[in-house]
Amino acid sequence: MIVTRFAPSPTGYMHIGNLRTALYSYLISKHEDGKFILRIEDTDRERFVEGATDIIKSTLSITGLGYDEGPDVGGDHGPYVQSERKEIYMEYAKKLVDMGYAYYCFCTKDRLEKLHEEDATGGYDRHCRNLSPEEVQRNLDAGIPFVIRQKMPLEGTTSYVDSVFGEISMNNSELQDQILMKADGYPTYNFCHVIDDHLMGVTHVVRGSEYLTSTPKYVLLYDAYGWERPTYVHLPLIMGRNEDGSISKLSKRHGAVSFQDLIADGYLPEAVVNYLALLGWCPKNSETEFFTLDELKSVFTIDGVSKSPSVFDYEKLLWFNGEYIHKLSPEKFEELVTPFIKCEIPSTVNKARMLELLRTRITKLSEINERMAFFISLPDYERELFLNKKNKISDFELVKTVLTSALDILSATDSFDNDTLFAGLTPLTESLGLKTGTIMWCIRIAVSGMTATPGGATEIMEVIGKDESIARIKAAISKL
RNA sequence: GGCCCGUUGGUCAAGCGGUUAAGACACGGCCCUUUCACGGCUGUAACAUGGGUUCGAUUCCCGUACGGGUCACCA
Repeated sequence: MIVTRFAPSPTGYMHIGNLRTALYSYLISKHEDGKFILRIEDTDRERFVEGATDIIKSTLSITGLGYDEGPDVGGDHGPYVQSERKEIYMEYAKKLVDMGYAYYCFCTKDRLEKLHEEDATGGYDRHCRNLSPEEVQRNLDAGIPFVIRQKMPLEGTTSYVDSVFGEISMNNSELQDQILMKADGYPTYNFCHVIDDHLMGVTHVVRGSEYLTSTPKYVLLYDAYGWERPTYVHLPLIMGRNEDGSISKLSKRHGAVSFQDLIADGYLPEAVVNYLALLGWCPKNSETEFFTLDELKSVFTIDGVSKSPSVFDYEKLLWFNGEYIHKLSPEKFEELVTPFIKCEIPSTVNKARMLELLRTRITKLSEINERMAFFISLPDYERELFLNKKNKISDFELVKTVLTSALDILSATDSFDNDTLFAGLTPLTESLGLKTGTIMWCIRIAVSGMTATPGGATEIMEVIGKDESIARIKAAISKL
C-alpha cells in the first residue's frame, strides 16, 4: 500500500508551494487508495509560531485533503508531532554512533564560525570525527555540550532514483558531515524525517526539488540502518516573477502566496486546488482542465509531473476562479460573497437580483463591492457619457427625447420586473424610430452612470426599483 | 565558486525519431447581444545554441549559453 505524508513546519502560514506539495502527496496515495499522513515538523523552537498548526489543519480541511493519521486523528504510529518524539531520535542517533555511521562533536559554535570565515565554502573540517572513545566519554562525563554528526563516506558516490528526475548521483566528497542531533537535544530535519518516514511506513516521499541534492545523505541513513529506501518524488519548484523580470522561488514579495491570503482575497478553495494541480502536472489525454478533487484522485499519476519549474500565473488562477464562481448556485454565491460585502444594502434594492447579475461577471469575491457600488448610489458622471457612435447618438436632444418618453412609460408601470419593463419599453422603437440598443443605451446610462454595467437597462431598474429608477432618469434629464 | 537540475509561444503546457508542433490563460479581430460579461468563430506568437548519431532530429549523446536549486545546530 502506498503511504505518503505531508510534513510541514508550523511557521505561521500555508505557502502555496506547500499546499501543492500536500495536494500531490495526497493524490499520489489516494490514486491507489493509499494512506495519507500529516506530521508536524516543529523541531526548530525558534521559528515555531503558536497557532500555526491550526492553520495547517484548517487549510487541509478546507481543501478537502483529509489525512488518515495525524496529530488530532491519531493512528498507530504516533505521536505525529516531532517535538513529542524527541527521545526516539536520540535513541536512533546513538544507535548510529554505535554502528559507526555517526559521531559526537564537541566543537563550539565560535569555532565553526571561525572556520566559515576562513573558508566560506569549506564546510565543517571533521575535527571531532576521529576522537578516541575515551576522549568522547571524558567530554560526555564532563557535561560538555555536543551534537551528533553523520559520518559521510569520504570516497565514492551515492545515488538514488527519483520518480520525476531519474537517477541522481553525488560524489560523497560533496557531502558534509551534517548535524543529526542539535545541542539542544532536538534532531535536525535531515535526521528526524528519515526516522519518522521509516517508522511511519511512508513509502513515497513527496517534497519540493530543493531536496534533490541532499537526498543522497538521507539515502545513506536508510542504508546504514538497513532499511528499505522509500520512493522519492521531487516536485519542480513554483516560481514568482520579480520586478526585474527574473524569476525565483515564489515568496511574499511576489504577492499573495499563502492559502489564507488567496481566500481572503476572494478565491475559492476549489479553484485554487484546481489551478495548483495543473501547475507542474498535466493529465494524460484530457481535453478539459477542470477537475474536482475526486477527479484528480483518479487521473493523477506521477509520470505527468514535469521537471522544470513553473511560474505562478495569477491571471490564470483568476480565470479559473471566475469560472468556478460563475458555476455557483445563486444560494451558494450569496452565502460565499456576503462576508465580503462591506456596505449596507438599502431595502429598496432587490439584493437577490443584484447578486444574480453579479455572479456571472465577477472573478473574485472581493470584487463585489466596487461592482455593486452603482446600485447603491448613482455615481457622478458627465453627460458626455450618453454620446455613443455605435448607437448613432451624437446629440443630447435625442437622449432627452428617449428619456422623457421612457419616463412616461415607467411612471405608469407598476411591476418593475425585467420582462415587464422590457416589454413596456420596446414600443418606443416604433414610436421614436430607433433601435432597441439606442433606447436601452440612454436608459442604462441614466440609471447607472456608467457605460459598462453588469446587466442591461431593464435588469438594473429591476434591481434598484421604481422610485430610484425614476429619480435617476429625472436627474439625467436635468443634466441635459 | 563547487555540485545537482532544468530549457517548446508572454505564462501553464502536450509531444516522447518522420506531426500542417496540440490545448488553456493573456492579447487582437469577427459574430451573437439591451451595454458589459458569457458563449461561438478566428488571428498573432514557440522547439536557447553549436556539434554529433541517424535516411531523418523538438525528441538520443556531448559541449556552450541562460535559468533555477543547493552547499545552516532552517526545514
